[in-house]
Amino acid sequence: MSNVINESGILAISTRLQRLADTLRKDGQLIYKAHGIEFEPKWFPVIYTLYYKETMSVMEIAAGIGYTHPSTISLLKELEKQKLIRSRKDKRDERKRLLTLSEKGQELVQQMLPVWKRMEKALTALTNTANNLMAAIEEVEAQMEVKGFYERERGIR
Amino acid sequence: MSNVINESGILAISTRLQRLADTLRKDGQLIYKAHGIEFEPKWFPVIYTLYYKETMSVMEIAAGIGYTHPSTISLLKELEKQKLIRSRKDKRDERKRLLTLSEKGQELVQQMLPVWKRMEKALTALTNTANNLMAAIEEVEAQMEVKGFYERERGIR
DNA sequence: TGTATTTATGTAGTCAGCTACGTAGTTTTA
DNA sequence: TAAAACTACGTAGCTGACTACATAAATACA
Repeated sequence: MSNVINESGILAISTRLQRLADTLRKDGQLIYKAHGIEFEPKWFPVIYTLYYKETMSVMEIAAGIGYTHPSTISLLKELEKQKLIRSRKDKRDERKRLLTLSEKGQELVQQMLPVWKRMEKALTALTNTANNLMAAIEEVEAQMEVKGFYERERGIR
Repeated sequence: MSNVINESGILAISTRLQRLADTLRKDGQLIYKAHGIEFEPKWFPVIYTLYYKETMSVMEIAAGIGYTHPSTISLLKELEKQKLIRSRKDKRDERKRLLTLSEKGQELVQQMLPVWKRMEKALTALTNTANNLMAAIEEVEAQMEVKGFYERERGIR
């Protein structure tokens, strides 16, 4: 498809990563729609986290999903408008707001579990090539923890 | 770092791809700055393409870098404001606008070539793990050409 | 040759993340 | 125990991509 960029190799890697992420997210959207489920791919991290942890504060969720807290707050707002989650003040620390899945949220998760299984299978089939994408991501993240892109460039000869 | 999301595995892959892309792009920004070069990572695809192809129309560039034409146009606007590229009407087809690197653009590329080499080395070191990230991306893109995420999910049992 | 279609470009508005900054509780410490 | 520092949350506005729609030139065809 695209020519010069693919040939330019690794320098355009962030462009290619983003393109891939976009394509997968959009397909995810279509899949939920095809199953008649009103759900946005971007809600997944929060919903999934609350399903496993039950009750968490805003900052805990943000840390758990690896987003900044403002991004998390805007997701939480949407989810509350959809009545998928509920929030209340923490009695012991009035700064904190505690989030839980609502009844409707719980039901939605039950409805989605089999769909997630199917998506998992499809994604696994798609990405389980000679060089496994998930493994590659994890390896690169580990490498970056050791020494990031910036530091590595600085350190060249 | 983040816990539930990394454990949720492949379902959060688009989130993780995007995060990785973001981190690399931001480090790229810092690297240019550290070299005292006024250059944005997002300009790379256009500049690199024009460096190798000399003269191209808007649509040709868009296709070449794999972006939509509106995205490409807004990049071209920025680059023209920076006086890194020049544009003129195609005499033989008045719909087309032909883009080329300006003197300043040419000079900038010359200045950046050694930096790009260093970045390439750093990125290669970062990503050349057991499962090579660039190779994985290419393999997944190839798999998607055969059958996308959506079609695969639809086709399960 | 005029009309319909296609192609190239442009504009407006959306989206999913971000940073910067501000406020209000909580904890620490002099 | 009051001031300082820290933590949790919130708002505003940016960014870099997108889709949808509009317009004008070129081409095809009746």
